[in-house]
Amino acid sequence: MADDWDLLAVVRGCSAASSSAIPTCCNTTTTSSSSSASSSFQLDFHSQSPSPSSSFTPYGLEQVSRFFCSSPSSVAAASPVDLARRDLIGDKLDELYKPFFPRSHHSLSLPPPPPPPTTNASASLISPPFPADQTNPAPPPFLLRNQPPLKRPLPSSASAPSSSRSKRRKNQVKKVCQVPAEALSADVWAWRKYGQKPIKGSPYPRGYYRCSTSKACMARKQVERNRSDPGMFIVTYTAEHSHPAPSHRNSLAGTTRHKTSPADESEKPCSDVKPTSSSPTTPAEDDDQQQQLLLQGTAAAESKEVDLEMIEDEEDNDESGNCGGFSPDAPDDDFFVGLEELTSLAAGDCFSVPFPTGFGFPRLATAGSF
DNA sequence: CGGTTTTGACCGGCGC
DNA sequence: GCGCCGGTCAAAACCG
Repeated sequence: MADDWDLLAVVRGCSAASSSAIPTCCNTTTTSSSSSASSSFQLDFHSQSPSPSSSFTPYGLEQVSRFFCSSPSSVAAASPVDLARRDLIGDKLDELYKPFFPRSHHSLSLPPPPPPPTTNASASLISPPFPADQTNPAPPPFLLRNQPPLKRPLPSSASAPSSSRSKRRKNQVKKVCQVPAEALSADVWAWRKYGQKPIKGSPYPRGYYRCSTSKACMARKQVERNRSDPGMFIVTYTAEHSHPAPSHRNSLAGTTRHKTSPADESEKPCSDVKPTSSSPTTPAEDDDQQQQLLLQGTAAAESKEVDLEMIEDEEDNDESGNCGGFSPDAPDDDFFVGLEELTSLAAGDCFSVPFPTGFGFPRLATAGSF
């Protein structure tokens, strides 16, 4: 089944469906199992078995490019300029904004996914990609686990941590988006990769990232290359940031690794590739670049492309209320200022040109210090 | 020095 | 109950 991942088909389907108007965006998936994300949207795409709550948003490269080139400034939220722009650009763009910058709209009209048969209806709540507010639902499970300097809780002795983890896995809502590599580079959030795994059925590994701005932030995302369209990446967002978008990075240390690395593999088929073949200098520079993009800016996708949806559990119900409104003070100034600059950059073809591998495209939000 | 990436191992959920 | 698989942890290495 995994082999049937026909994202291409999916993409096509979505594209067709959204030829006139960009799909509202990502897909909201209730994670009932670790692998549900992939399988669910797959199903959805094929329209064969109505998946509980999946929708997929294949952002065309052009669309994204256009978006980034013109929308950032308007993101600043319903400013006059914004409105003017919209007039010029039209509904189409407007549609684009929604998913990326719900804030400027508020009236997110994501098609409410059908209530997941499995569980909480809260799963379909929509939350903005930006920091919702300080109300952090629950203590990050992983933090709990990390607290003890102990290496790993031994099987039988650690029951508390495990429970939190399981809770986290269950009934989580994920948002799945498909974005071009370029889009991945534009990200206001700082992500730290905490894992990578080969995914069955996909030649490309999946990278696991978590927000590095705040340890308490549960925002996570998974980035995986589209098997059918290597130029596109499937980004899955889970949970939401519990803090404002960083105006600048805390540190660049370790952010750019030229040293080859298995990381490269995340872009190149790995599972089927000999593990060791991770030759330092990957023939596929392109992949390398994209890898960099991923590592450095995946969040862009998140904050812009995705109207991230987070829903963890019941608690979210509350939060989602807030999220929907997206706290006004959240990211803000710095963030939007950065976007403004980004706009300029974008106008200059910033997005149409792949960044060199070594080019540590800092969080775009950082544009200020860019 | 502080933060990130890499990577193997562990853990839990799910299907059979 | 067992095995598979995805998600996460954490030590080591690395980078600016």
